[in-house]
Amino acid sequence: MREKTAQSLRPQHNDAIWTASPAPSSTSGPAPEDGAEMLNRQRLDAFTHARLWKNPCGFAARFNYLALRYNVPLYGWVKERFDLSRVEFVVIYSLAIQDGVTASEIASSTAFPKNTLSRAVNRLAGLGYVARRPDGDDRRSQILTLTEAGRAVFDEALPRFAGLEQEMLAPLSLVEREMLSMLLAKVVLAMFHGENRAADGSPQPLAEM
Amino acid sequence: MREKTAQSLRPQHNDAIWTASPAPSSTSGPAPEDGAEMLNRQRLDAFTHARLWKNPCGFAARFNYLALRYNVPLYGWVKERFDLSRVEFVVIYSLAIQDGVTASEIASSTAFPKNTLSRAVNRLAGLGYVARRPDGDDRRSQILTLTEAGRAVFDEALPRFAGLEQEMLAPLSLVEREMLSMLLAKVVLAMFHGENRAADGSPQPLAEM
DNA sequence: CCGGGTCAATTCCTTGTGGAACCAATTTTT
DNA sequence: AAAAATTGGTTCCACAAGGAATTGACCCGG
Repeated sequence: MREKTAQSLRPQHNDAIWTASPAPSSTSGPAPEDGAEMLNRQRLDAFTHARLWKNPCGFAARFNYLALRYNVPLYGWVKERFDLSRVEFVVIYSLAIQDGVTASEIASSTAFPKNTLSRAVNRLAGLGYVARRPDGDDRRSQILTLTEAGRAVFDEALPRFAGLEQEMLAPLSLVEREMLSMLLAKVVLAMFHGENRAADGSPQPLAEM
Repeated sequence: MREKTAQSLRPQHNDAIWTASPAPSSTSGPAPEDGAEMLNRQRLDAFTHARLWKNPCGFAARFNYLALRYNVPLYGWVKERFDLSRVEFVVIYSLAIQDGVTASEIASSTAFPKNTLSRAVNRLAGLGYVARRPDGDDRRSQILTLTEAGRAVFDEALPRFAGLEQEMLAPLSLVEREMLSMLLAKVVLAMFHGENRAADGSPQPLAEM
C-alpha cells in the first residue's frame, strides 16, 4: 500500500469549481442561497451535503446522484407496472429508439453482459414484446423488432421517463438547459471517441438508457 | 394497455435542446463537428449515436452514460485491487468524506438497502478498514470511523477517481466546467429539496458516491 | 410505569446477475 | 480447402443483492 497519508481531502479539491454558488442567473429565491446554507436541517442533510459539495469528485457525485434519482423510481415503476426488469425494459427502449438491431449490438452498447441480454430477449420474446427474425447475412445473429405490444409498453412508459426528466430540468431556464445539454454533449462525445478508439480492446461499454 | 400508438418518438422531442451543436466555444476541431456527423463509423456507433441523440430522454441518457463510463472502470479496479465490492468502497469513501457517521445514515443517503450496508460494514470491520463504537446517545446505532488502513485504501483510490473525473472534464474549458458544475448543482439541489420535503414518506434515496 | 409505534441493525431466503464454459455459424489463415 | 481463430447466442453455476421478517433499543402517551 502507498504511504500517502491523509493530506488528501481538506485543502486539496479546487473550491473554485465545486463550491457551487448558483450564480446570478435564475429568479426564484430571494436570498443568495448558496448551496451551503440551504441545507442545514438535520444530520443526514449535512452528510448528503458533504457528499455533494465537500467531495473531491463532486462532478461524479452529481451525475451519480442524478442517475440514481432518475433510474430508481422509474425502473421501480416499470417493474411493478409491467413486471419487466431493468434490462428487459432497456431492450424495449432500445428497440423503440432504433429498431431492427441485433441482441449483441444492444449488449455492447449498453454494457450489459451478453447472457443477461440473452435472457431478457428470450423473456421479452416469450411475452410477445419483441420478435426476432434471423438475419439473412449471418445466420447466427437474429435481428430484433418491437411488436405492437412492445411498442405499447414503450408508449405508455415514455411519458413517465420524459416527465421526470422535465421535472428534473424544471429549475433551469431554457437557455440554461440548452447550455447544460451542450456541455454534457461535449463531455459525452469526447468520452465516446476517446474510449472508442482506445485500442486496448476494451469493449466500450455504454449507457444503459 | 393504453392506445397511444406511435406518434411518440419522431417529431416530439424538442430538437432545439437535444440536437447538440457544440457551440462556438472550444478550440480543438476545425470543422463544425456537430455530434451527428462525428459518429458514422459503424453500425454500433450509429446505434449508440441514436441512444444519445435521438433519444427523447437525452438528458437522462447522457448522465446515465457518464455515470456508467465513470463507475464501471473505477469500481472494477477497486474490486481487483482491494477486493472490495462497490458498496463496501462506498462506505469507505463516505467515511473519508464525513467521518463518524452511522450506518443507516450512509444507507439512506446512498440508497443502498440497510441490509446491504450492514453486510458491507461487517466485512469492512472484519478487514479492519472501519471501526465502530457504540453511540453514547442511542445504544442501537453505532457510529463508524475509518481506521488507518481504511484511510490508506481511500488515499490510494482517490487519485484514480479524481483522475478519471478530470479526464472526463478535459474537453471543457475552465469556465465551461464551472458553468457545468453550477448547472448540475442547481438541478441536484432542487431535486434534493423537492424529494426531501416530499412528505410521501419516500426515503429520499441519494447518490452512491 | 407499562403498552403501542418507530428505528437501527441483523438474519433469512429468494431472485437476478454476471463470469466462464459452450455450441454453432463465420471468417481468416496458410 | 482444411484448420484455426472470432463471434452471436445460449446454458451452467456460484454468489451477491435486496425484500421481508426479526431482535433489541428507544420514544411517547395514558
